[in-house]
Amino acid sequence: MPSTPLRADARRNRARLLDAAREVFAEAGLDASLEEIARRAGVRVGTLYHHFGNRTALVDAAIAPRVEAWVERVEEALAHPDPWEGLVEHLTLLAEWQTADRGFTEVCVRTLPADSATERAKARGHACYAELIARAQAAGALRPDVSPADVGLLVWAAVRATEGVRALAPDAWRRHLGVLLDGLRADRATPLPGGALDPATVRAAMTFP
Amino acid sequence: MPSTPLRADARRNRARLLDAAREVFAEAGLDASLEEIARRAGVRVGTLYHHFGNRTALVDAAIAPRVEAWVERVEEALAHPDPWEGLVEHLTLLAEWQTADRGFTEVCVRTLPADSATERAKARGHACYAELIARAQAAGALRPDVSPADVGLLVWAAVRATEGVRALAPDAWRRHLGVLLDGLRADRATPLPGGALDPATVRAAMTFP
DNA sequence: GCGGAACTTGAGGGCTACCTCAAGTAGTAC
DNA sequence: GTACTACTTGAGGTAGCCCTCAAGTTCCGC
Repeated sequence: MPSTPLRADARRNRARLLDAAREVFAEAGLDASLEEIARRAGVRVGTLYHHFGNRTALVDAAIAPRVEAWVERVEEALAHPDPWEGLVEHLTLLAEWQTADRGFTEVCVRTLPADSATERAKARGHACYAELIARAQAAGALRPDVSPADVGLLVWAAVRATEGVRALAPDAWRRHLGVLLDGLRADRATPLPGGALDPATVRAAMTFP
Repeated sequence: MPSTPLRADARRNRARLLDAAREVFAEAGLDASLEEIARRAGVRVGTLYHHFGNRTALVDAAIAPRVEAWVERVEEALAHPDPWEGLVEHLTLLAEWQTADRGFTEVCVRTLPADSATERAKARGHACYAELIARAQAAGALRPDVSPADVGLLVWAAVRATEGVRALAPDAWRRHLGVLLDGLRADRATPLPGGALDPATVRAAMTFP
């Protein structure tokens, strides 16, 4: 894990490793083979470890920018004039991104070390996202008995569920999201059992290796 | 894979292997380590292979009875006087079982060889289950624009989504199922994008190794 | 209580993955 | 153009998994 300005070849290899990592994580998730990433970057695995030290560091470096891009989108969603529309558009975007990138999908429900760039970005995003939910509830559009974690997990579930049929029915997730959104509207709600999932529970449950 | 009447010790070991397999598959899914299963049965892995030949045969022998039990329950659900109530109770049961048994969960969305006991049971169950769905739709309770596969995947998704928080919030799946069921009710459903998932698509997408 | 078949074992070959490190290679600063 | 050293490599140790098979052990019918 060098810190002084990198040599030209090293800089090139580092960039290639990050590109390969993003590709492979997107296809195979965060537990994908590091050997495969090195292979795709045209480099030996020793080089990968020279740059990143361990899997977690590589995941963080590869995924953080993606999470940061997501944070920007949550912020934009908050600016939408209609609270319900803003929420729906954002959840759809989230599902779209998750469909296209398994690494991103997994990072949404797993926790990296607290001092990682990814987790710092997520913390910012979560604050906005909670506001997005609260705003839709305050407007009377979103049922009041769900937490941000509930909604997030539901979207994640719709994506996961349709993963298997993706090759044959690439837009199946849109249907499932449609059913969910109907279930989330305040004007159709029947009372839910138990209490809403709180962030602490969710966080405690989802820590990376 | 012997066929003549088994010797006493062999019968005992076979039973132990099946018990261990059910336990391990329930905890870790159908890709669990066969070495671990042999270990837990107090037997070497060679014995496991002597009895079952390969992983698929063991999965089939271990899981088929569970699927057959499920089929009985679908048949019972069809006898429920209220189509919607019958469906809801059955989906709840299905989710309960999936929560308790990861092997069962996976066998719901993966396909074993067509001549396996498991697949033969599933075929019977699916026929009843499709009728259960159709009946609820005919009664005007279930939205007409979802297929049996859609509903099955949605339930599966609710279970999967809450897997991570199970230790801390064991009943989280009930809330998610609640949201789904609200989304599945026919009254005030908003139209879904795309067409319903058909069984052929789902089957083609989900074939075991 | 013995012979032979049924069963189990232990060892092992092949694979993939993780991660390490001494030794060699090649940018870069001068 | 040389010398320094950051960087890369190749080889390798560990570990887990899959599955096979010859040799040894245990049951069971007679």
